[in-house]
Amino acid sequence: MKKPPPIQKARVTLADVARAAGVSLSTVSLVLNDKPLAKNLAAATRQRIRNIAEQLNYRPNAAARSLRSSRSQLIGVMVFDIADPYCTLILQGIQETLGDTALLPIIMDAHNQRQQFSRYLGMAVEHHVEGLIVVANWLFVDIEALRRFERNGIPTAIVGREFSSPSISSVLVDNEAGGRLAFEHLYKLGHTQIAVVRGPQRLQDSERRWKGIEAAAKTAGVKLDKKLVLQLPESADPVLGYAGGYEAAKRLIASDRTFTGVLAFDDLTAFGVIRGLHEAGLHVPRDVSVVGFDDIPQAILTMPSLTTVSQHMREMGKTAAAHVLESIQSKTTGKHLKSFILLHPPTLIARESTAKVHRTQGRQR
Amino acid sequence: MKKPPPIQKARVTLADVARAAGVSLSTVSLVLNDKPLAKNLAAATRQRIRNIAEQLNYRPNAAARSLRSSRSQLIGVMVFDIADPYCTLILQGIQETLGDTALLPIIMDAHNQRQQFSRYLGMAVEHHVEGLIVVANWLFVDIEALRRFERNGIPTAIVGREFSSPSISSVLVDNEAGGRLAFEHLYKLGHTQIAVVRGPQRLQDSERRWKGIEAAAKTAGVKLDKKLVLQLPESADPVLGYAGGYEAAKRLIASDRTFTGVLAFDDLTAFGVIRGLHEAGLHVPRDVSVVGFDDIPQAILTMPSLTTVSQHMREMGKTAAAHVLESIQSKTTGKHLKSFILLHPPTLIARESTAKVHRTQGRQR
DNA sequence: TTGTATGCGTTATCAA
DNA sequence: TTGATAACGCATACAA
Repeated sequence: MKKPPPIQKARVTLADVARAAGVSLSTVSLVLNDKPLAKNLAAATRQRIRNIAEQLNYRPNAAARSLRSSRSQLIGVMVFDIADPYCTLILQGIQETLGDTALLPIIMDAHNQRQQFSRYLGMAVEHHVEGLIVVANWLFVDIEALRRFERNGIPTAIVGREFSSPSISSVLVDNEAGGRLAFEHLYKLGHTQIAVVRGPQRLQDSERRWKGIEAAAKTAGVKLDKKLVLQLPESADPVLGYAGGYEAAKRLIASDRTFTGVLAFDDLTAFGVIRGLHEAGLHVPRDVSVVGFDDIPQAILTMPSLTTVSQHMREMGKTAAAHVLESIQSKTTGKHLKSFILLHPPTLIARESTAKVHRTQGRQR
Repeated sequence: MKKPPPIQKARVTLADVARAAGVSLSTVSLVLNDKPLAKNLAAATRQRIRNIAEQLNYRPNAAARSLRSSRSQLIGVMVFDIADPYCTLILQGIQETLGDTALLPIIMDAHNQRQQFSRYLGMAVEHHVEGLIVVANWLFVDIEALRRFERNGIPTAIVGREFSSPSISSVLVDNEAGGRLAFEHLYKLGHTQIAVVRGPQRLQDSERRWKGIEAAAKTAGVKLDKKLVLQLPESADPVLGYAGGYEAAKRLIASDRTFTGVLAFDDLTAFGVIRGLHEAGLHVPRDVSVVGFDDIPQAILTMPSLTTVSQHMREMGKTAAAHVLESIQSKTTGKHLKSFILLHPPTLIARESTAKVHRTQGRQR
């Protein structure tokens, strides 16, 4: 008794192409991979093989290729929250660089949970990703798990956080410069009574930005009123910055101090601050100027549009991806790339939420 | 002359574990995969094998597994634009469902380009994804490419677009119901002079929402003024809805018609409309009420916060993922799932951008 | 210039 | 109850 024929025609393989072309398996492999050895073949044969492969709709099996050549053509991209615009801009930068490579980026959303981070990292290992990019400003980075990667010699870059390691590179904004830019912008507009809403303590970013603000204030000879320096609550959720900013504004208003400008930790915080001020009858920027940080896409969509310090996320993504790409390629050529920490220079983007201070402002309230 | 020892210890394999445990390769495989046959082994042996695997930090090689078992543990997720909040919410829903599976979602950003779409789809085929989810409301879906998937029998679901096929399921919002909800909301607030900013013609969504609005207007006995019905320009970029809404507001104001409410195609359009009105000295919602569509996260962050029709994107993502998941599992059990088109019921979320019409409103301008 | 043979790490079948 | 062994599809060293 014979077996029935297969209902569904199985996937076409190299062997199928070879048979159809009347050549051997290895010849087809040579041609389709553009190996130097293929040069020796008659041009006509090469073309014929290509045509047949096309006609049969042949697709190499990535698993087989990966197994044999130990090149998975996969590159892991871990983000702390896929819904965060900060992340998605970096992602776009990464994809732009990886766009015309044969590398397929595997985007994994850790959702700010350590457990998910480790779980996905494990999966990335199983799939033998050739490189890893971690977008991690809010994320609790699982150092131990990353060390495993390091041991495996998988090129890795981190965006948004400094991570000192001989083999892992970091790309992040120069937070201190950003803090300075933000302060100087307000100062140039005549503001001296400036409130600051700092970020959560555990974020490296927070301390650095504050350092920049302090330094710039000192240079300008402005004394920052401690009562006007608040801090967002600790939280693993970036979106809570909005609520935090709102609360901060309420507290600032409740204090007996006068202020004409606010430096917010990030854009979301700034939006919260603006709403809080607005509800108290204070108009932005007429009564109070507000500066954000990041330049997320909606900074341009709100009313007023937001003056902010741009991190150029897309560029940072491109840089990180390019580095990982190079490292992967350098594995073939043999030379070793050194890891680095790159501080990306920020830019101040002046929009509608800041304005010149006027004489009556800040006197009474 | 002996070869030097390998600098880097190679990846630990099943064979390594077997050797260390003093059992055969297949025994280890049985145990680690929890196969029924493993039940026959002494519990102690099983535990010992597990411990050793753990100790050696053994990770199965996904490529080898995929090659042998033709199960890649990969599921492709194609989105039209990773930076679009509409997408990211759906993604979160998908991940929520896939979260505790062994399936690794491969997120691919087509960036609204047909070419990228096809390219990524090809890569997905090469990597033998077990299922595919396409998030596609703006995207030009490459029908032909999807047909290939269909032929390969890979379970597929589309979110945000209707796609009739015997084997591909669709999950999308009930646009017509949404249009009705939006109109009825304004009508209940006393508005009868209502402007409509329709979406690009080529989007299915646009026509359906308009149908819903028309139907609801008819039921209410309201005649919609054709001069107050505008349309966004054709475009492949959702973010341009903002500019489009802004222009639309200008044109509405330039017309000689009076209106007290605007139904915008989506939230971004609504934001643009609000800005346009604002610049013309019209206050939202005091002078004009504006309704959006989608309920993207920033709808709650703006001033005024946006009244909108919620699509419940997260839920739709969960539904689509669950369906693909079931289809994949049903391949093992043998039974075949029927494809379906699911219209998700929308909800109206009333916020600050709409208010009751008052007597003096809409009379003069 | 083209073909043959081997092995990558698994899973699964069969034999013991 | 456990152990050999044969594929899976591809790349490549080597043979012809």
